[in-house]
Amino acid sequence: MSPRAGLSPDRVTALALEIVDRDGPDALTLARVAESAGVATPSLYKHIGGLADLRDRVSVRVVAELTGRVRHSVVGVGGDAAVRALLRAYRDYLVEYPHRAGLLVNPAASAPAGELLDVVLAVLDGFGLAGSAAIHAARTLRSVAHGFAVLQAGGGFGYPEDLEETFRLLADTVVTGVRQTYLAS
Amino acid sequence: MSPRAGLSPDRVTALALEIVDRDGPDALTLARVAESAGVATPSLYKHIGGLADLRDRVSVRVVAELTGRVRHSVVGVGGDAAVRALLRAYRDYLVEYPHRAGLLVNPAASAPAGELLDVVLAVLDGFGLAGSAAIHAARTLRSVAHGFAVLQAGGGFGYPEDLEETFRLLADTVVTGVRQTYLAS
DNA sequence: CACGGTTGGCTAATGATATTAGCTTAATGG
DNA sequence: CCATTAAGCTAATATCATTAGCCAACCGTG
Repeated sequence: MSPRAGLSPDRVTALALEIVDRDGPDALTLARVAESAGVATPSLYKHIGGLADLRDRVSVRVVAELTGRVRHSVVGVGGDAAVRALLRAYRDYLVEYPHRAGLLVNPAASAPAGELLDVVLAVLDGFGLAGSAAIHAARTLRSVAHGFAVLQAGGGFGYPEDLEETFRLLADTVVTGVRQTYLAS
Repeated sequence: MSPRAGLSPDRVTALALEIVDRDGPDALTLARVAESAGVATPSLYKHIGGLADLRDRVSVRVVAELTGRVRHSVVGVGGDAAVRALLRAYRDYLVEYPHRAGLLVNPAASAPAGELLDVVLAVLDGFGLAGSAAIHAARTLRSVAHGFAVLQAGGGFGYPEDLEETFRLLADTVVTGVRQTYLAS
C-alpha cells in the first residue's frame, strides 16, 4: 500500500457515497472508507478534515447531483408540466437512493441548495411568477417535494399501496393550489 | 451509586430525549445517558437493548408526542381551519424541538405514525373526504407538513426571511388545492 | 539528470464508545 | 426470614476517530 493510491478529496467523497448508498448513513465510518480505498485510516486526513467534514462533502455532492437531475427534468418543459416534472425528479432521486434522504438538509450544502432554488424559480418564472411571490411558491414546492420524497424513502407512509396515485394527486393539488393562490385573477 | 437509581425504560428514554434536544442526535451516546442518570454505562442494558433500541424508543416517543400535539390542535375546529391548525401544529413542534426532525421518520415508530394518520383522516372526514381519496389527501397533508417543518428546522431555506408568510401561503395552497382536486363538483 | 521540497502514504498512541460476561447486592414476595 | 429476581457494578474486548511524527514517492527546477 506504500505506493501512492491516487486519492483526492473527490475520490474519497465518492467512496463514502457508495458506502452510504449500500448500508446507510450510519455505516459511513472512516475505517470503512479507508478499507475500500486500500489505505490506512489516518491517511484519509491528507484529503479530508475528518468524519464531519466528509459528511458535509457528501451532502454537498448529493444536493448538487439532485439539483442536476431536477434541472435536467425541466428543460424544454413549461407550465404545469414543469412543476410536475420537478416534483417527480425529486421523488425519483430519493427512490433511487433512499439512504441519501438525511443528507439533503445540511447548512454546509447551502451553495448547491441555492442553485436548486434557482431552478425552481426558473420554472415558476415560466409559470408567470416572479419576485417575492415566486420565493414563497418555490419554498412551497420544495417543501412538498422534500416531504413526500423523504417519507416515501423512509417508509413513513404505512403500506406503500397506491403511492404512485398519491403522487399524481399530490402534484394536482400543488399545481392547482399554486395557480389559485398566486395567480388568482 | 450502588443503591438503586430508580431507572426504567421510560426514564432512560426521557434522559436520552433531553440530550437530543440539547445537543442534537449525534450527541446521543449511552455514555452521556449513563452520566446523566448517575449510573455506569453497562447498567443501561438492564433497561434498554442498546443504542439502536434507545434511538427507536426515542423516535416512538417523539412521534407519539407530535401526534398528541396535532390532535390537540384540531379539537373543536373543522374544515379549512382544521387543516391549517394541523399544519401549524406540525411545524411549531419542530420549531420548538428542531433536533427531533430526523427522528420522525423511523419504521420502528409505525404505531404512533398510524395514529397520526388517523388524526389527519378525522380532519379530512370533517372536510367531506373519506375512503381512498382521504388516504391520498392525508398523505399529501403529511408530506407538506413534514417537508416544510423539516426544512425550516434544518435551515434548509436560505434566509429565513418571511417564513411566516411562506407558511400562510403554503396553507392556502394546500387547502385550495385539496378542495379543487378532491372536491371538484 | 540530479536533487530538494512537497505531498501522500505509513505506524504508533490516545481516548471515546458500545457491548458482553460475570459478580454482588438491594428489593420483593411467600 | 429467606430465596428469588432485578438492578447495579467492574473488567474486558473491539471498533472508531483523531493526532503526532516518520519516510518514501513525486515533481519541478537547476
